[in-house]
Amino acid sequence: MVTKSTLGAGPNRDRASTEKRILAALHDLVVDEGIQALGVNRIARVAETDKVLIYRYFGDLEGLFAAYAEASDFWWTVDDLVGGNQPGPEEDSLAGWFKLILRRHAGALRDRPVTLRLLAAETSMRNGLTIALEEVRERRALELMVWVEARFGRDHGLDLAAASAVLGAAINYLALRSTNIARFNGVDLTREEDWDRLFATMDRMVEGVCAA
Amino acid sequence: MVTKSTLGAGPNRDRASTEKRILAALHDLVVDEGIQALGVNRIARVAETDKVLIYRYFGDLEGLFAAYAEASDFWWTVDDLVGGNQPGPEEDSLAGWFKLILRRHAGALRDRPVTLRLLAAETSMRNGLTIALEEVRERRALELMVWVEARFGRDHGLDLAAASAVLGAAINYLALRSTNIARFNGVDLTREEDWDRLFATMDRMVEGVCAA
DNA sequence: GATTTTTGTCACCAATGGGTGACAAGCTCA
DNA sequence: TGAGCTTGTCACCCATTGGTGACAAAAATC
Repeated sequence: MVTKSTLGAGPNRDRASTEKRILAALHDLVVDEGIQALGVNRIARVAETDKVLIYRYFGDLEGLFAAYAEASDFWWTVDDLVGGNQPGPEEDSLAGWFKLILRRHAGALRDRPVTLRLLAAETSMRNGLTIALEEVRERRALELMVWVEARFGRDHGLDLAAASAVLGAAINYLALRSTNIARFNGVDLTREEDWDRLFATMDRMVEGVCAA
Repeated sequence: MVTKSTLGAGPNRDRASTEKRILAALHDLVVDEGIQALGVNRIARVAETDKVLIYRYFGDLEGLFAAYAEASDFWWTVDDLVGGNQPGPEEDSLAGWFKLILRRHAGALRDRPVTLRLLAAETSMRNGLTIALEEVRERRALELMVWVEARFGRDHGLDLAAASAVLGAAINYLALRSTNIARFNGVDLTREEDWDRLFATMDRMVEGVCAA
């Protein structure tokens, strides 16, 4: 007796694979058209299934968002930022690490188109998805500060939270805008050389705040 | 013969006042509910008129947006930033002006709830409204740079465009997030004292980039 | 073999979206 | 008084939204 292939189209009577298809459809929609396009009907159509299964398996749209947020890695971990290659010995200072972390933060962001989409959506709407992501991010940011202070102490004479808020915010905004517009303040956000200018400038800013 | 009051409800057969009501309704909707809620039906309902008049007078929704963008001042002018009180004599330097301009930029932004709403919308969508605003902003930013270079020359040894892009982006993002969330990276964006910390940190960053 | 549970299909609901055609009320000008 | 234009009203159109109830087919359980 030949069991029906679970790869072909049509009903495969397999809840797990249907759920996977639904989550994948949600993902594709976010990547291709952003958060605006998200709706039960569209998701079901892309997943080639029936929307009633979304309600059956995830409760409602918010439930689906929550499941999606849970199952993905939209943000860096502390280890992503401080693991691997480290600054050279002459740069093994708070400032040196700060600069490296900024570059890695920007790299992680610009490598994740979905994250950029969600970050953009967060600025103008709040739902289960954006709230879950905000929580993760705030937690990770605080973990990172703990790591830095464990390594360089707490009396470095600078407002670490404020400094990383400012430069983190700058990177978030620039990465975000680079998906929509090319030029910001005369800087071309699509050219790698222009990002190098931005990093060079941020390096001097880091030195400015680290010089106690 | 008594002419009908144009102030009361009901038809007043006055195109100019109807257009005004429609634009005002659009404005109110943006302020109260953000850009998501914008639609011909809702706008017409709030304006207490018929949506067909929107099509008649503005073409379509995009046309209405364009008219709205044209008629309002969503952004500062160069004079808003560099006019009025100036830095004291000991601070009449590039760095001194830079710091002042950053504060005024942030103030102008945080004083304009509609602008914040539109700025937020720009990160995740593009339509006639957002494109018109982007143009204005980019133009003003360049005018500002021209003003600064006219006053302090071009060989100040710093990447002015990059520096103002970074700090401008930071302020935009922080002001934006303050409308949705309280804490960012451990900083409370609703408290004036925390904004003072941010400004103090940015001051040191400005000194960092200006020290040639 | 019979029953129950799970998976999937389909038809439907009320509300909303952007957009259009028809038409009456009022104004202007001849 | 009559013709023509403008302003406003209303009834539609079709596509889409989030959400539900009914039901057939397949699987698992007894």
